[in-house]
Amino acid sequence: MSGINKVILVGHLGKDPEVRHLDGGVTVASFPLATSETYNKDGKRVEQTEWHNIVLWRGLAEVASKYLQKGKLVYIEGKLRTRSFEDKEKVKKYVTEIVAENFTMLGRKSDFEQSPTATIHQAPAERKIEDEFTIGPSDENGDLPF
Amino acid sequence: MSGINKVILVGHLGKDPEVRHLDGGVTVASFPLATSETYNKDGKRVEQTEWHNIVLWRGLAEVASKYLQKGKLVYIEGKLRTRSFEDKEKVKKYVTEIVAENFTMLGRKSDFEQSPTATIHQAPAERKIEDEFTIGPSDENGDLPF
Amino acid sequence: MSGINKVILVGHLGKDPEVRHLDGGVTVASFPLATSETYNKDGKRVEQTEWHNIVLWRGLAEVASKYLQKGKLVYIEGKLRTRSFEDKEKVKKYVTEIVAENFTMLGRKSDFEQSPTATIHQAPAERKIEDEFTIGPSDENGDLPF
Amino acid sequence: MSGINKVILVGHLGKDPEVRHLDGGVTVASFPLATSETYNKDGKRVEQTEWHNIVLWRGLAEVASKYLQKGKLVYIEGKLRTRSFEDKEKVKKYVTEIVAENFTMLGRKSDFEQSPTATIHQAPAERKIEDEFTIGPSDENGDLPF
DNA sequence: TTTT
DNA sequence: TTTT
Repeated sequence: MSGINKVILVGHLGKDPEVRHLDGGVTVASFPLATSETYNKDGKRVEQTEWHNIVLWRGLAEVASKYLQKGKLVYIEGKLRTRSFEDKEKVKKYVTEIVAENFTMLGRKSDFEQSPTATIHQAPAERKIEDEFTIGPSDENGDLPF
Repeated sequence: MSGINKVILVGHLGKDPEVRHLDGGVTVASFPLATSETYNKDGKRVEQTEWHNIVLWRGLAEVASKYLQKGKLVYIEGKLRTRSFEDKEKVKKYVTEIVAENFTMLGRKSDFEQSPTATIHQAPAERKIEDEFTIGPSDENGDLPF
Repeated sequence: MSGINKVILVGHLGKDPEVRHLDGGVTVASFPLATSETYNKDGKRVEQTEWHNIVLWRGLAEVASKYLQKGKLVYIEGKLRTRSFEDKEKVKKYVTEIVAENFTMLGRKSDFEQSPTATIHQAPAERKIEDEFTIGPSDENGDLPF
Repeated sequence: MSGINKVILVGHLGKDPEVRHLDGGVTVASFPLATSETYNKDGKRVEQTEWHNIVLWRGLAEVASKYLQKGKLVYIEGKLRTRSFEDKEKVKKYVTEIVAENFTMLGRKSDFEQSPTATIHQAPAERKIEDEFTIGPSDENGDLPF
């Protein structure tokens, strides 16, 4: 039976999206997203920031690379995926990413003046499971995509 | 400004919850949760399973250890948290976990015969950010909690 | 700027889906869904059930009518939509519905023996806003679809 | 068995929160929230706005009345509840509301300068089901709270 | 009108 | 390591 694997984030991009074109012409974009939480500790206001690795595929990657930039506030919906790779020293490592399924730009209108205002969805024909595509450090130079 | 960091999962426990009592009497429970996705690839039905590291604190940990077992179907709501630790060889590693905020047991009644049927929430006074508590491999014996 | 309008439900169908074919060949299905919450009141276990009006369009309606029946446990994701209509006495009324965007069958396998096990999504080309289609009492016979 | 009844909204307040104090000193706040969706229809950009009736109880109502105003952008999490009431003519009517469980203010920092930046949760002891409290038109003057 |  |  099927399960549910859903992530909902609202946060700011830590960097501009990094776009890559895989063999076969598939586009992948990725960027770090920060979600901050503020709480009181001994009467003081403390902020804790969590960083998330966001990955977008194909059309969604192209829209993201066009409209999202470092610092923008964005709503992202996607699913968790943990994948393994070998680093430069051939050590097996794991990274957990959020594979985006759709996103919506939030924040001041001026931030997105030439941009679409709708929620951007993963295009339909593109909704396959992406695991055949091995992106990441092991393919290229051992650096994390984030 | 605050962000949103929310995870929603429906899946089966891969193992019984593992319960630990930290110094100071704080209870932590953890277990792996599988969410399966089925899709068609070249006309064949393929199943892909994603494994998630679930962590529960205090009262929620105690309820989980009492009512959840390997194989059970459960709805879990929580937030993502990536933490670092050093493995036995002093190599810095990262693990992404879902810190549960509430859960609901799903599935056949017989699966939960002596159990409560309500959604179990993290008790209020317990809703602090848990980062002061360094659980995990480096503290104790080098094993991942998962 | 765009907003977010998302509903996540896990519950049981109160009736079999009711299927209608609109002019133009568009299929619409609808059914009531019950979500139950259990809580303690003065030491007694009390159950409170909320009923939701679920609406599905086109391909999603067809899949639902094929695989969902009264009593089944289902995960539904969709959006809220409130629409007005006139009842038999020409009184303007409002009804709030959940327009489903995808669903996943949960529960025992035997419940879904000949059914697909994947999450069912609204097909892509079908992802338009449905407000041109005025279904409901005023069109036909004054009965609520629920 | 318990179900799930969850709503996630990001939108703008249509009015300032309206605060009421029930007998017994319980505070209730309510306001309309707009979520907009933009889509293409025959090559033209069309915006469709959905209005939601938000209700907040006790401490959450008090925080909302203090920090939220007409026009602000807010993330709201809650559950659906449909209740009936009699209007001035003693006609039974239904209204579906979102009972907020927590909210987070989004948007420009200047919008919330003297405000907390954390997600505001329904305080724990307050997490009861609210159906003993009959708020709404029938109690007072026949007007919808929205 | 569901389910436990 | 789950489940169907």
